[in-house]
Amino acid sequence: MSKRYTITAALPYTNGPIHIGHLAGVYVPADIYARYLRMRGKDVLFICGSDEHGVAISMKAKKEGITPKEVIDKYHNIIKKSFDAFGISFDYYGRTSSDIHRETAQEFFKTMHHNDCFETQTTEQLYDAKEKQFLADRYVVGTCPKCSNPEAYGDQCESCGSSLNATDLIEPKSAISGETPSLMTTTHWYLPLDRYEDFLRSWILESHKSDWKTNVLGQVKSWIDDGLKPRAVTRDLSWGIPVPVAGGENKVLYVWFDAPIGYISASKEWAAQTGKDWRPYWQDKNTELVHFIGKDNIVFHCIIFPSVLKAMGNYILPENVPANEFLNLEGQKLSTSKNWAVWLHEYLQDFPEKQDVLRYVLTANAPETKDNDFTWSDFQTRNNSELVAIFGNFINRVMVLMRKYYDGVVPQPNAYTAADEDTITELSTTPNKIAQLIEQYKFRAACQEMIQLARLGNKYLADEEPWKLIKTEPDRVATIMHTALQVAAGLAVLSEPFLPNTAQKLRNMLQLDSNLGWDNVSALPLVKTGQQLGEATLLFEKIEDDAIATQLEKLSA
RNA sequence: CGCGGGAUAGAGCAGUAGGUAGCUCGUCGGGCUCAUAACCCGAAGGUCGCUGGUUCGAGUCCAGCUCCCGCUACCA
Repeated sequence: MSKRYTITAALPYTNGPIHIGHLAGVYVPADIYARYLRMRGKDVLFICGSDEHGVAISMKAKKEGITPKEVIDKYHNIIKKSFDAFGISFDYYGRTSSDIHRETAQEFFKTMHHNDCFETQTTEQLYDAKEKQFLADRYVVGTCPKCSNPEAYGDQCESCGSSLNATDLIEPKSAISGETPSLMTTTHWYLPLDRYEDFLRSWILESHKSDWKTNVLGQVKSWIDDGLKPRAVTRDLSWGIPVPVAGGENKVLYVWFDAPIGYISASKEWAAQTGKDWRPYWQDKNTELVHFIGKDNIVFHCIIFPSVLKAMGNYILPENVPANEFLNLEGQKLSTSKNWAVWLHEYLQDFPEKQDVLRYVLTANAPETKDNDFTWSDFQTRNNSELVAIFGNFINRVMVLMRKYYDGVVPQPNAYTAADEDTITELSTTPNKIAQLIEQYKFRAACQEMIQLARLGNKYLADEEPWKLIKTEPDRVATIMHTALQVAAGLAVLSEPFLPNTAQKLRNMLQLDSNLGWDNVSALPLVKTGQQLGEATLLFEKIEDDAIATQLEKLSA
């Protein structure tokens, strides 16, 4: 039986649309991984969904004078559309406002409560009497006790960088109403992470010492060495999942408690829809669970959620959490509030049908080991000199020569030369090279290896020069073109995880058998003698300077 | 304050167990002309953030420092 994989991509928070940072850090790598595994015949469940609870959404709703429900519906739809357009191949995209999710999250809470997995603590917190709600640290503003900056936030002073407690602020004010908050006591449920310290230490720092990324291990180690403390899993809010036990009135589950459970509830919804069983994907030890996230989510996916899964007892733990660093835009960090971003829905309007170009650029320059920079100029260069000049041009050369010499009918090859055999050998070893890189989550290198195949094709044509031989040695040209076509077909198959739309176009052009998959690339021929090729179209188009200038203007506006 | 990640040719990035620094783009020179002025070959270009240390020898190990990013802010 083929191996089973559950792949999750971080749930986007539904208080705004998504941008290239999300795509580069999480969704494109996750999609490459999922598509690749499916091509290898694995049993894959690729899950995601909208994260729709939390303070920020209720704030946004209040600010815009609409209901939280209206906020999440609006962005859920925008986000879902963007994912569809970019070919992110989720098996199911759910949302945490669904009934099944509420039931699932409450069931988790009740079970853990029943098994004494929680502690309760009563603390004093700042309360906004006018808005009738407790204030998260971030929503308290006041004067910094250290540097006297009058606009310090309750959690941190951005002027001197000190981290603060909201109760430290001089003359605190509610950021929502401007009223002076008062202290009130409140009781919450806490997950005592300290109980899981030994488990986490041996599971991550020992068992996964060598297969997890250094940024992830480092972060986790730092947390564990620091000593884990109980962490509140409930909040005083109205927008969220009601705490389902006695004393939970007017309280909801903390978003970070319920959000990862969203992966499981989405799996249940998927199962209900497809008539399958969700349990093996979350409870069978032979399933590999992989979480794709950004670096800011490491603690939730490596410490808190695994502790929850462990507490529940019958769930599997992630096999890996290949967190990425961040992507900057033109040298500055992305900022939703400053509108310093490239929004996916806008990109699609400006560059229709060019989803694969963005996928490619974001993969080729993915922030796998450190923060990277996205620039429009790099976007243009990669499109023009890699996708157009290397990949697209190679395919076009093959198609044009084939039409010219053979009316698009694949010729019979004759005796192979050393050059032909070298090329074929190179082609047949490429699937394995790419596979190994993908399995190590090195998508950038894998993508480069794929482009390398197009380079190989270009070099082969340049070296063999069929256009010089067509008059004198037609037999030789038949072999050359037959061989070049195999490289093109290899590209059609191997580019699919990275450039799904392009791969499909190429397959149509070459009239490839739809059954041909990853493992066939090592067993030629992929394109058979006598086969009639389809109509040739350009795979990529040059992007001109003015299109780039328009984007830069848009940013500075 | 502390902790984690990063700092490598003009730009963007790799550097796996310490031993003459690699890749892509760009630049320069040459070849080719089937191809979206595309492709192929070759060359130039780096005191590997700074300062010390260990070593016969360090981008690679150790110490200190500087800068950027992140660390229960819901912006991956």
